[in-house]
Parts: sequence; structure tokens; C-alpha cells
Amino acid sequence: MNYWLMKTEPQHFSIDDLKSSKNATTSWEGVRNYQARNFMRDEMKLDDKVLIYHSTCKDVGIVGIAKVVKESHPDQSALDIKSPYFDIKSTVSNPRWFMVQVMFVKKFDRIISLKSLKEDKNLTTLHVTKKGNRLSITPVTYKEYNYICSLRV
DNA sequence: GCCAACGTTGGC
DNA sequence: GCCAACGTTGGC
Repeated sequence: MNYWLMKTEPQHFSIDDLKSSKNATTSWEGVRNYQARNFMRDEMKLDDKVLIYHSTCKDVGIVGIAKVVKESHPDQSALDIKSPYFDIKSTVSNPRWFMVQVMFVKKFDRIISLKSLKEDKNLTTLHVTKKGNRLSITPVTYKEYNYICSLRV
């Protein structure tokens, strides 16, 4: 099993929005970065665990856990001309963008702030603590995942 | 709103 | 293939 961190902007789609979604499940649409796409398309497998991270907001950090419930399939929003994620270069026969579906697992009792992640000596290898990190989906090691879960319930 | 860091585009 | 220009991300 693999472990991941996925960023979301809570003013757009928060962990509470995920929890209150139908079946507590959402399609992770709108990723338009090749590296992040490749993780979803090639490496994210059923039941992989996902740390949900809130970015570009007042309280930045990891807020809870989700899991993969459907593996890679084409991101339909790229084909929808009315979608903000529309991409003219993506077609039905040759889709450019892929997504997975994730399901809410739990919300932590409180956020694990970016500040505390950065200060934690056990998490110096976590991608999100590194300067200039912009990738919206990053792999997390089993060790990092377990450690982060041990910080919160 | 600022700005550093990074990704993408396109001319050459 | 190089690289400058531009666009985006995201913390602060």
C-alpha cells in the first residue's frame, strides 16, 4: 500500500466538504500538473491512504485522512467547455488528464499546522515542509504516515 | 497583496 | 535543446 498527501484549498473544497459529499466520496478533478497526474494515473491504488492538506488559507496544514476508492480514470472536467478545468488539448479518445476518487476516512481533532510539520525533526523529508514545494500530490512514506497519524486521532 | 519558486510555452 | 518570458502556486 502507498501513502500520499493531497492539497486542497478549503474555500474551494475542504475536508468537511468531502465528508458531506455523496458517499463521502469525490472525484479529485482539476489536477493539471503532469507529475501529479502521473502519480494518480500510474501509482495510486485502491485503498491507498491520503493525508488531506489545506492550502492557501488561514490555517494551513494536514487536517485528516482519506482513501482511494477508485483508481485512475479520465478527468471529464477537461472535456467540459464550461468547466474551469477545461483543456482544449484533451479529447475523449486521447485524454490528457486523469483522476482518482477518494473517500473521507477521518478528520483529525485539530489541524497539524505547516509550522509544526516544519519544526518536527521526524518530518524533515516530508515534501510539503520543503521550500518551494508546489506539487499538489506527493508521496508520503509509511513511516511518515504512521508518525503523522500518531500525532492526532 | 507581495514575491519566491517553480512549471510551461514558444521563438530561435 | 536552450532559455527568456510568462503564468501559477502558495506561504506569509
